[in-house]
Amino acid sequence: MGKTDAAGRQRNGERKAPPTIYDIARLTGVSPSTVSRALNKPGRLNEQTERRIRDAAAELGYRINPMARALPTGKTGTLGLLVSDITNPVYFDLVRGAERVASETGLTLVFADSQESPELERATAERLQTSVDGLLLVGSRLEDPQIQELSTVKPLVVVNRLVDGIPAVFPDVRPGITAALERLRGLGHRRIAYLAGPEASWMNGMKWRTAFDIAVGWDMSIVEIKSSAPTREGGAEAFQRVKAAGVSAVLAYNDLTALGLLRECRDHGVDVPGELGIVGFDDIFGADLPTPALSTIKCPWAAIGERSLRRLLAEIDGDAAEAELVLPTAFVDRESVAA
Amino acid sequence: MGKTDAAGRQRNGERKAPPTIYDIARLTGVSPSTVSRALNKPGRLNEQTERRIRDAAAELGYRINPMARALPTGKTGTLGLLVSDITNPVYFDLVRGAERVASETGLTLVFADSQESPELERATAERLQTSVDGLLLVGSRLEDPQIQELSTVKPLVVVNRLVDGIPAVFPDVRPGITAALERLRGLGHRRIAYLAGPEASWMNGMKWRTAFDIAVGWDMSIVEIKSSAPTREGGAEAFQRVKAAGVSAVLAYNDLTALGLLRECRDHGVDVPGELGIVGFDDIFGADLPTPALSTIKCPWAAIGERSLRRLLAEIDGDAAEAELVLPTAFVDRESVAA
DNA sequence: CGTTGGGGCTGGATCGTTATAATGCCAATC
DNA sequence: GATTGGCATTATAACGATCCAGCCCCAACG
Repeated sequence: MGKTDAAGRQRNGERKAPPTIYDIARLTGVSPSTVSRALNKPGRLNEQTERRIRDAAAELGYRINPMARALPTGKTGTLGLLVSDITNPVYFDLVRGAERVASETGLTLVFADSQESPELERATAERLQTSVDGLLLVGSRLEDPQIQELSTVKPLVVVNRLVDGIPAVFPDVRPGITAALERLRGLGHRRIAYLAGPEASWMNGMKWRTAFDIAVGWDMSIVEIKSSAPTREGGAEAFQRVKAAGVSAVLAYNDLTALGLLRECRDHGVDVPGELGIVGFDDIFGADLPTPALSTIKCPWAAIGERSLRRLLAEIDGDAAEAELVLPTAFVDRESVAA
Repeated sequence: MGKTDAAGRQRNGERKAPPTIYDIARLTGVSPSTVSRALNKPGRLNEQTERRIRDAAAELGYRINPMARALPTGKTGTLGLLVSDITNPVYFDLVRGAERVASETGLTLVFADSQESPELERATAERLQTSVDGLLLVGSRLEDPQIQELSTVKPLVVVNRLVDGIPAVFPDVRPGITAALERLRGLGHRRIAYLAGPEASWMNGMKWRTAFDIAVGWDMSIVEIKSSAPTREGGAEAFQRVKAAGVSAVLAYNDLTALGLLRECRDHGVDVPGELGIVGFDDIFGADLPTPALSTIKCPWAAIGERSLRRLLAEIDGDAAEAELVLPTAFVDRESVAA
């Protein structure tokens, strides 16, 4: 016999079938129903019998079959998390926060990525809904009615967005933007730009309106500059337009675009923060890496991930809960704005 | 009627039950079995009937219930991906690659995180196995026998690791390390250090042995320096030990530690690359951000993600395939090593 | 005109679990 | 000693799909 065979590996098809409640029933001499009761209605059974059943279950290494359970109950024990782009570092902390709550409550999380495409997002959401107890839609690019339609089939919570009648969790951008603009103003900036994100993004609109609102209130002028994508490439590509705008500082839709712009400035000999101040959004991994380190508006992503998952849980259980949950942002002053 | 109610949102409990094959059967006047056949054995049915059934299914907006299908078939249509730490940017591309293949083949991917804990990893793997057709174990911290044991219950492939009898996918670190050391040697470095990763990591051992092997062959001295964690903090924390080692260059276990060390050097006025050359591993998002930008050994993570998923698929289908798949690495020369 | 064959469809049985109604049993009550 | 109550347990019917062994009908054949 070869070494590989001796390793104890099972060849295809020889995998052992996992034990079922019938096996436990046979072993302990009770009926399958009793086993089911013993295992998930503790205390509603004779203590000894329950003990015996639990021991047998442990001995056989019994694991409940979630599929089989899902059929009669309709509960799958899994939640779906749909983001627009999995490779966006913003989602790290959000995912981690959601993951923590999920594993804490014994739920499984399924992730999916819509690649910034509304069609794909819809298709994926519908596909996921059949095998999930509820859905977390992060930064959805769908239209409001589509989201409302989705929510008629399974509970759903939107993150970074507000849709009529749907529970929502998102950051309150005002405190962060206020602090950032205050700082910029104190430094003497009077003409600034907002480097925009995707048109379909609700948060993009929110950030723009808030910044506009505050800037105007403080006698600063602010212009909107479009970008092709909310990525480093998108930021780099907007460089010429930023230069042409004749502003002394830029507030970017997110850190990715800010980082792209920052790099482009460096490559073209534009001094940051001397000639141009840059502030990003999110405080993603790596924002502190460049020289100058990126000043940015920090969103509590981990908390948002946790809270939105809990909110979804409440929605699934039909518990009363707030319609909207908004968590504050804060300005993190590093080196990309300065005197 | 209030605006919110008019929005069409269903209140709890009023969610519409999704249509089943029975509904389709009733609508078309055939039996449920026929519907089942029509929908997933195309061509084995009268063409008109099939057409009629498909139309009805479309009209009702029928989606197959994966749970119900999983019971008789034993196939869940989902795959599990278990990583040691979801927040590690290395996994971005890997996840993305795997995700692409999964959605391409209509499979769902479930992610989980073992937080660098072997116990948690085992528990999570066992939990996942009950609801998944196969498992991808990335950078597992388990012992070989444990992994072999897991593979007796469901198909499994390991990534970044080699276990007797288990299909594996991992990068071939030799070309990358060779190129990096060649560069270092050309620059005059003779005493270098390897800044180690977790002891339980197979890749860590692999990298160290390979670097040692090559260095010794080229008359360079190389020492191993431990680190507390494969993170930026771990790298920063090793700074003093690196200084004390009296080496002129460091090869780090991964970019995270390299980045941590690099930042610490900057903060302590140690000139990189002048006084100390640094090369990382992985080429993660952000490696090019600092000044000096990090030179690193690039691993084809996206390809590894794709290939390992395909390999798992082959394993599930019982198709013949290579036991090991190794993909080459390459040195990416940026600014953290130079004359 | 009866038999055969095959295509097209249907009738259960099944997967592993839960929910609900039913049963058996024993002690307490009249 | 028959009735009642209550508890522990069990039998049975779902849940939504798949699978396999038929069944029916019609055409072709002897």
